[in-house]
Amino acid sequence: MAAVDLSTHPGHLARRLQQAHYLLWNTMVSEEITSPQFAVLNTLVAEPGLDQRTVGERVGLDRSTIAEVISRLDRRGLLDKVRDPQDGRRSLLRPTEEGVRTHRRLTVRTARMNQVFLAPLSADERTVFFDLIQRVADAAEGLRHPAEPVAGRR
Amino acid sequence: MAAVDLSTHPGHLARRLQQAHYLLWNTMVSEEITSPQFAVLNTLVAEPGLDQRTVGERVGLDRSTIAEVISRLDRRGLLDKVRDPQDGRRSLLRPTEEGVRTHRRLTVRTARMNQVFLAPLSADERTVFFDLIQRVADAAEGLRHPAEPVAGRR
DNA sequence: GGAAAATACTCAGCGCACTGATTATTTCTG
DNA sequence: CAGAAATAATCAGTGCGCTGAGTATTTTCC
Repeated sequence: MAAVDLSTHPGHLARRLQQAHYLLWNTMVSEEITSPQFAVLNTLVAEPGLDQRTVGERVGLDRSTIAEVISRLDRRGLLDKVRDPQDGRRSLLRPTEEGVRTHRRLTVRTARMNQVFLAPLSADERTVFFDLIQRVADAAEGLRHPAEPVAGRR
Repeated sequence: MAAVDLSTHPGHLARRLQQAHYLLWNTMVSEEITSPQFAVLNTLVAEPGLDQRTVGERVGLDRSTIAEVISRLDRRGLLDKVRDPQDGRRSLLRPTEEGVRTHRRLTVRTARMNQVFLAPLSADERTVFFDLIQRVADAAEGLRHPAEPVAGRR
């Protein structure tokens, strides 16, 4: 008694959605490279030479998590990590040859997987699906980063 | 070059959504009890005496994860765990007094948090949001559990 | 130019999530 | 009834994700 219906709880649905995706990724894309690892690789293919913090910002991972993901990609030889000679605090990252190849290979599989994952939705529904999730996620992330310190704000 | 747009990747969006929710939960609901822990507690309030495996099935957690979540709730004294005298393999679970009180308290806060989380969406959009996510998640989970062994199937 | 503040990264610690292997118990079947 | 199969839980191992504390380096400002 007094229990709630979890199917109206967005957090619970988000978790289930993410788990379902995780499993599908594992069977259809790769057992080695994870989805967050692919996201990092993807960012570095687009913008080689980014520093670690910026990559984390791009893919939505905090400083600690991005460090671990990168160290795994580094260990597998998929990216190069060098100290910025201009600024000794930064690590500059770029994909290796193999990193680029891996990214290309997984891009194809990922597209296939997305088709299967989104199969239950019509084309119109997919658009709405992306839009709604993105708006909710953006708004919640906005609550976290209280708004960039704009001139004349305190 | 050749990089994809992650904002059209449902897995990436799902992860971001879940992370955003995690942060909001932490600030608005509880720093002690997590969302999965609340889900377990919620299930046990509704159906006290369930075994561990069934609870996991209800909330969508695999055998290993549910074991850890339950051991934490047990350690905090929020549930009782006893061996089923009828079937020595099973652990039967029920919330303690404090578990019920905690659940009641968090139910209120969770409702408030959901309001904030879903604030960017209109009432109609929320309905669609739930429906779309649920359909995608259900379908993907269905791929995993290849369909219950119905009579006359192989 | 040197102390203080800011920035990038690392480290320890906790919790969720999965797989594969192992153990204990029950059920099924010859 | 005994051996085999199924079931519930546990354990070891890997990876994502966060916070708080600590280190190194650069920038800011008196």
